[in-house]
Amino acid sequence: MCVMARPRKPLLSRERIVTAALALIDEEGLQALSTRRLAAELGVSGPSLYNHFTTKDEILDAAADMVIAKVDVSGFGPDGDWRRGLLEWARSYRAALAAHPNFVPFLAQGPGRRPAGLKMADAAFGGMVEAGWPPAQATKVCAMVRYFVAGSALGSFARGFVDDAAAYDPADYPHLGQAHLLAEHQQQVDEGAFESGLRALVDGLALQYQPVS
Amino acid sequence: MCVMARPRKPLLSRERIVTAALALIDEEGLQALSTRRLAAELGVSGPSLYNHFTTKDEILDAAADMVIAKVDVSGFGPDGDWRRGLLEWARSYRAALAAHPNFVPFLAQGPGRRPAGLKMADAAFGGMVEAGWPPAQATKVCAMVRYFVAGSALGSFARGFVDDAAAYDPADYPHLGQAHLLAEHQQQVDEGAFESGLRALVDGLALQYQPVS
DNA sequence: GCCCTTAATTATCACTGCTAGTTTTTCGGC
DNA sequence: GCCGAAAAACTAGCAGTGATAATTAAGGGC
Repeated sequence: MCVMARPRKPLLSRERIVTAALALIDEEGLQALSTRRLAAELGVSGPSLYNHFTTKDEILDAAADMVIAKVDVSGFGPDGDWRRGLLEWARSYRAALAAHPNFVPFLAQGPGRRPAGLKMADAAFGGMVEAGWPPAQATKVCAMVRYFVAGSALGSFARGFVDDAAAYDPADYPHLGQAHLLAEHQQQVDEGAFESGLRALVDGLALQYQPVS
Repeated sequence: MCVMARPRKPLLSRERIVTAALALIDEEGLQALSTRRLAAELGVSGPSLYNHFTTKDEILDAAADMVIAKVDVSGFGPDGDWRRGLLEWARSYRAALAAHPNFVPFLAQGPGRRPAGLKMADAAFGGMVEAGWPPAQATKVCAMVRYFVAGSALGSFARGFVDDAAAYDPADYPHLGQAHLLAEHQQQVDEGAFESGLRALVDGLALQYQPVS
């Protein structure tokens, strides 16, 4: 009878699946992304996804690569200005992750074999080496930028504190009297902390800079 | 018959549950922690846990508090040496998280209402304020330390790259020729990056320091 | 026209967090 | 000492999870 078999035009494509997955993660969180839920969002029944991806993780990997592909590494120009390269990379990197905060715990697990992640690492590491940083130091600098960016995007510092004055008994926490206000200024606090932390990091690195060539 | 009802001595306690949960997370990862699995590890059947905790998340919260309670904030002494306080806090904080890497994605989500987390925040923030940092700046400094520590503990930078030379085609990634060696030097790279990043951060912050009193 | 591949389906498996209801033991109040 | 309440274990079960198997129909290559 009218049993649904292969349709005239494919209902799904890798791209459609990945886009929908990212949207679902953004709107309802990582844990809301189940294969059935995602399939329903695409007007399709659960296991159909497995015709396009062999695993749910493969969908997440593809979505992660899409996010990382947006990071701009053009700041590492041929002029060898590593400070500018680092600053622009870090800001763009953070912006890309912060656009999908619910996805950061997954994104922060490293590039693995994802091409966009590797391309970004290649550009940043290469830019630092060409600016005169010894490779071992350049590796560490890339690592610390990732630490800082991932940490800042992973979870809002400000939203880590509950918005409830009663939670901060002055007898227990004498200095947290204003902590319940943090949530209101979440963006200011988090972006301000990132920006001045990044500047401090780069300023401090300048003191360690001993070019090799 | 011999149906198992309330035993002479309680088989479980909040502490036993939390300890076992943390051990299971350490050994097999966050996703291996299911209520049934944890219960089995404790020689008990699934729902028994709910006599001691109302939710799985509550177990995780308790485990998180246990981890954070180990962080040493005594570096913020009465002498007002904020650099020493910051350095010692950050190192101890990172050591506490890095001891349970599988648990970091959960730990990094902020203190919430967990007492140990709030106590740590209180000590660090209070220490900075008493050293002369304006409260708004002190907040941001605490935030950036958390970013850096959480990011560095969240996932090894070095292990983010697969240990397989074939994954790094020089045509695609001209500078990653040595990347497959990173995994071997994981600890060196990650700890070295943390330590020199922390020093850079503190050095850079010293340039921003404008005490109020 | 045949046939293999593709892309959808339904049914199902083992597992998840959690609730309900049952049973037995312990403990506090009189 | 007795009695009822609370505590702490159990089994059964629900809705939902990732994933597989088997089925079915459309499409493309020869």
